[in-house]
Amino acid sequence: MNQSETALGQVLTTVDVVVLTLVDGVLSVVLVQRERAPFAGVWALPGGYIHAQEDADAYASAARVLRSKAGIEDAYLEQLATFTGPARDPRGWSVAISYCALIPQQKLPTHRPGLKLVPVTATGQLPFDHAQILQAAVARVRSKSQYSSLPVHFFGESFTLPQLQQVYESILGEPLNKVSFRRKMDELGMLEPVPGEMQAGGAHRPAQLHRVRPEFKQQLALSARGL
Amino acid sequence: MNQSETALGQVLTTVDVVVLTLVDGVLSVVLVQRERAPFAGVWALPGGYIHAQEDADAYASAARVLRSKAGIEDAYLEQLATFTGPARDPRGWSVAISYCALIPQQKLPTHRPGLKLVPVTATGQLPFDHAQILQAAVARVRSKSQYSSLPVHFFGESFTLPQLQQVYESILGEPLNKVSFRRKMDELGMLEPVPGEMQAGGAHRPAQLHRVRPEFKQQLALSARGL
DNA sequence: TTAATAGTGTCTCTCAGACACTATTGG
DNA sequence: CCAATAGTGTCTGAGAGACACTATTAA
Repeated sequence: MNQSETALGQVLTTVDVVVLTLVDGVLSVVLVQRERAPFAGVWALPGGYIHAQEDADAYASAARVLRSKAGIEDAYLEQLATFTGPARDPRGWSVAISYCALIPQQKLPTHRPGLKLVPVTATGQLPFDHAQILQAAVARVRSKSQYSSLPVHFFGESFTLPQLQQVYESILGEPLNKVSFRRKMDELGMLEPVPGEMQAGGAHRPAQLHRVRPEFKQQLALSARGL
Repeated sequence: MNQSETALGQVLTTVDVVVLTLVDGVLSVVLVQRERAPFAGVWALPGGYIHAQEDADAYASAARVLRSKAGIEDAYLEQLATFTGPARDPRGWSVAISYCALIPQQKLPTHRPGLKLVPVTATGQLPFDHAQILQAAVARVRSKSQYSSLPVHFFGESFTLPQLQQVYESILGEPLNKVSFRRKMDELGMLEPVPGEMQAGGAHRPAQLHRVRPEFKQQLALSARGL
């Protein structure tokens, strides 16, 4: 091993985060306005350099980027994929470790300048290869929604089963059978009713509030192939 | 943007490849003996620095590492996950983009010094976080084998359905129903019979050889969540 | 009482697995 | 013919979806 050999491994190393949430049942992504070159002023996925001095790993980098560039705390975060090459960033050969974040809309900062929420199908042009990263994130969420309770992360502490079903239908883009849906959720065994109830709309029977069982809260992050 | 900001993104950037194959029905991994520090002489996953000057992307880096460190060409390669942090490599904060390769045993170089094939359950101690990377690769192959034809990459050009079923059973660790298995393979529509046949064992009816339909050969790499 | 949605019991149809049968080879 | 494995037709039980019914609220 020598200096020049060591230098071979030195490329730009960044994280990019696809923050997804539901706005009136529409899957939407958080974009931030870039403060610096390249693409200063352009709307893009929140991203930034890895800070080797302060980050425990790339997951921590992603969490820090979310906090500092978008004011988002406590999102569910999962590694997505890593995008690389000489062309994706004009500064040179780069590595972008991408993360996917799911968060309820209420947890997003309201009216933060330089932050906006747009439907994933209406982002317009995105810089770098962010369109590709976004596409991968949406595909991943759709895919995992078919066999896991991933979408519960779009909610806060509690939610009703009809609400949850609407979210699944919105993500998968097809209506679901009520009986089958509830049977599946029951089999997964991840949810439990909370004593309180829900009224909201009003002129009908209120729905039972549910929450994720504590023992499953972290397991969700580890399950399947998200790392 | 300034120089010190740029330097923040500069960490060690490597690729590690988990090469899996089947040896008499046992899922096994390729280890190579490290030539340099750290861990010189120790058996480890083939890995190396990204060479920004020559690699088109990290996938190309992985293919080059496979060729130069293990003499392996033409393996099926799929990005696995990226492992990061200050502790995994004694040289400092590092990023390891890991890839999973599936290859038939016949395509491996025979008797190459500094290369060995061991069952994934009997690797002994591995340097860096290679044990964790291996574990992720095995979990991924098991998981994808449940709903895709991924295991066809353990074969060369053609194979029989009984052979393929044995491989699935070996990977999943459970016997499969013959009728259901063949029905599933038929539904996936990825295989086609080749005019030739197979006799081998001999004293029984020969099995029809099959191959992957050309139009699915590359699609396999793109399907699902492998990037 | 009515309208509206929550939640459940049950029937049916589909599909995966079990079983048994036929097919084809070597000896 | 026999042994051994390849390959297929069919039955059955479990599970998903369709439907209809009950439950509970506001107006």
